[in-house]
Amino acid sequence: MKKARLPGPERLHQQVARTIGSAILAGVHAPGASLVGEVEQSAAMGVSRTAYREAMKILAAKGLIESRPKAGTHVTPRSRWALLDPDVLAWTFTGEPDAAYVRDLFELRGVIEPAAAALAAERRSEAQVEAMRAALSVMGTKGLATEEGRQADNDFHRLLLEATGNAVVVSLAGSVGAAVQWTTHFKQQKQSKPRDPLSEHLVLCEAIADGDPAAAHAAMNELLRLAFEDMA
Amino acid sequence: MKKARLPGPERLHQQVARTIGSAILAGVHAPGASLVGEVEQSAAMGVSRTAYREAMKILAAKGLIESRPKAGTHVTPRSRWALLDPDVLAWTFTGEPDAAYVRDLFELRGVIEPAAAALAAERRSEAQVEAMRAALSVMGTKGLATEEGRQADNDFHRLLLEATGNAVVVSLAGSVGAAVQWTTHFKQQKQSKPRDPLSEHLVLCEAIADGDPAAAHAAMNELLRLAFEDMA
DNA sequence: ATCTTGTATTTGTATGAGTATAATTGCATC
DNA sequence: GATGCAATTATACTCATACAAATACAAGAT
Repeated sequence: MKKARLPGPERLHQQVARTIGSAILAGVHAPGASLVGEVEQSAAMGVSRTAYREAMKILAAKGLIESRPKAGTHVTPRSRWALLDPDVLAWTFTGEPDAAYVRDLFELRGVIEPAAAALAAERRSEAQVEAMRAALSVMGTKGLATEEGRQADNDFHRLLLEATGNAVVVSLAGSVGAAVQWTTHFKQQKQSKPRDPLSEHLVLCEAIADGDPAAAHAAMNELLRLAFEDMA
Repeated sequence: MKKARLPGPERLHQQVARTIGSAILAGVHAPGASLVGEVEQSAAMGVSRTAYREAMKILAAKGLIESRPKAGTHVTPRSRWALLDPDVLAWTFTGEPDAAYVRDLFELRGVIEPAAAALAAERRSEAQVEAMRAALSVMGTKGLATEEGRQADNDFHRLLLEATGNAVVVSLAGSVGAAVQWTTHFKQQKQSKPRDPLSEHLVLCEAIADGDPAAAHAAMNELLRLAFEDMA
């Protein structure tokens, strides 16, 4: 078996970016707040200016901060933050995720994914339909309790997105899906009734196989509604 | 009046990031391609290793590349790229934008913005309705030929998004809108018939004022359809 | 064959010096 | 008194160099 190839330990500049990024997202540093003074800030964290500055570049690239000579470094208004960036999402969920934010996320998912299902119904190839059916088959036999089953679930959704033929939708829905998984991961501890979501998936898959956009749209809506019910 | 506060000249690490980022998006460096050798690469561009590394951190933050000791720096598969990041968008449109990409972008816009209009119809406050009407009033009197008129147009769309009360949608639709403006900016040179889009805007605005989500959805769809027709 | 161990290569971190930018201040002018 | 202009100065930016850490790869042992 091939080695797992997991990325090694977090680099120092990544640690710094995560620490400060999390603080910003948690509201410790509100928009407009000042992080002036590279030397002091880096010294306070016990890291070199190099590592600190590289962390700042990461945060700036994600729109969280802005730096200018003489003016210093400041937290940007929330509207500029890349809220769907994978790292930003992870940092958001290191603290208590804002309830309003989670609601917004599910709302967006409710817009994107049904539309994606409709697109997939229009454009999917036969090979893609077969691959999706195969994934559901695995999901059915193994169940969601096993790692293999969950992998098959992921595969199904990834295949569906790829079938849209829209690279932007793939990128976006991927982020949203990851975000939703973060949220469910939190709530999953309290959850004790593993209702089997296979039937909704089958309905959705067949709607896409039939090339019926409206049915696919409705089926995905239903799937999301049931998933949301399971959480609440 | 407050000073314009335009960001000064591009910093060196930003220049490097833009150069290499554009090259990646243009396909010069395909996914999997190797940018191994910080010292050689930075020397080849005539910049210090510091500036080069900070540029790499920016590109990595946007998902374009990945670095590991000994393995080197490589371009990541396209599915990981933050295609809706403002900088990535700008870099995309420095070269000839891929036709398929533009199509995907408009498709996504056609999904997001009508949904946003529907949400706005449900949640807008009276003050927001007034502000939107005021913007359309300015847009009507000044026309889209003037800077003031275009600013009012932007204000209207921004107000609409804010009225959704969904921070994620605001962030996302903002990116998509910016992207679409990039594309139109290109084609605007050939365009000689400045059809006045005011009437569609008024219909949309009143649907939102009435609190009618379905009507708002339809009105936005119509607005986008007409805008698209103007381009083609 | 499989595992361990070493080694070389590449990125990561640290430090100190010097440069460039722009907010601020003070001054002159209207 | 307000406005425009020049000097000041705080801050981030760039550079050069040295060293540390990680890890892919190969050689050797089991």
